[in-house]
Amino acid sequence: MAWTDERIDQLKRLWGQGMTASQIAEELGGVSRNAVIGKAHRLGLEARPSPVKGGDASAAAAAPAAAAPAAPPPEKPVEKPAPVVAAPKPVAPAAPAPAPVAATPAPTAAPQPMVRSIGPGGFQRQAPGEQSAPITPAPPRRLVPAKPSADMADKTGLLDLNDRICKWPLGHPGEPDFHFCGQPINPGFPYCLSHCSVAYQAQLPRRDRRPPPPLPFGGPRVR
DNA sequence: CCCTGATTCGC
DNA sequence: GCGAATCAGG
Repeated sequence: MAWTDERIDQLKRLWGQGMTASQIAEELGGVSRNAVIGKAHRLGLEARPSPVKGGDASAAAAAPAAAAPAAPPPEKPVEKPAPVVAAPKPVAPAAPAPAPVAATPAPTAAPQPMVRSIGPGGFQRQAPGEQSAPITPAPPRRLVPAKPSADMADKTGLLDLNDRICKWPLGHPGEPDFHFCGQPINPGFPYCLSHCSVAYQAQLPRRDRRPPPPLPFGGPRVR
């Protein structure tokens, strides 16, 4: 396999994104991990957190000693700043927003799942209409009785749920005032009309959707 | 063992 | 210039 301009460009981009040499080699195909590393060095793409890079002299001592024994190099000029920036490996977000509790299974008309696409490297592209900030999970809280006080008497608790009232949770489980919406449901859905509008978002016409942002790796490859 | 990147050196 | 072999750390 030859290093065409395209492949070199791809190597540069993937290397810059923090892909490991093995991953890049697999993406490119036809080359080994060593080939990728060798090429990256020849291109001057170095400066990646290396396990061996640690100031241990043994690694650097063995080879150079045999390679240039009679030529003690004078003091090197100032080394380059040596950016120790550890390129974060792309990782999929781990905490999906907690779905509202449905104590009774939704009767019919299950909402269609949001369609996502996965880019190379495991990036999970955000779908339109999914742009809201992630909900931070509530910290562990002390458990309290369902209706300990009078001001909870008129709230819809877990035991009050049935298949005719809205099961949209308000607050966080375990909190003293945690309860459910309790409004009459939008027929066919587990939530009332207003909470249905929050839970289910209509697909926008294709022409109205915001195009996905340009991807740093140049987009999906066709293979 | 697996993985990683760095380096060397014959081609 | 290329990359397999090798080294060394996690």
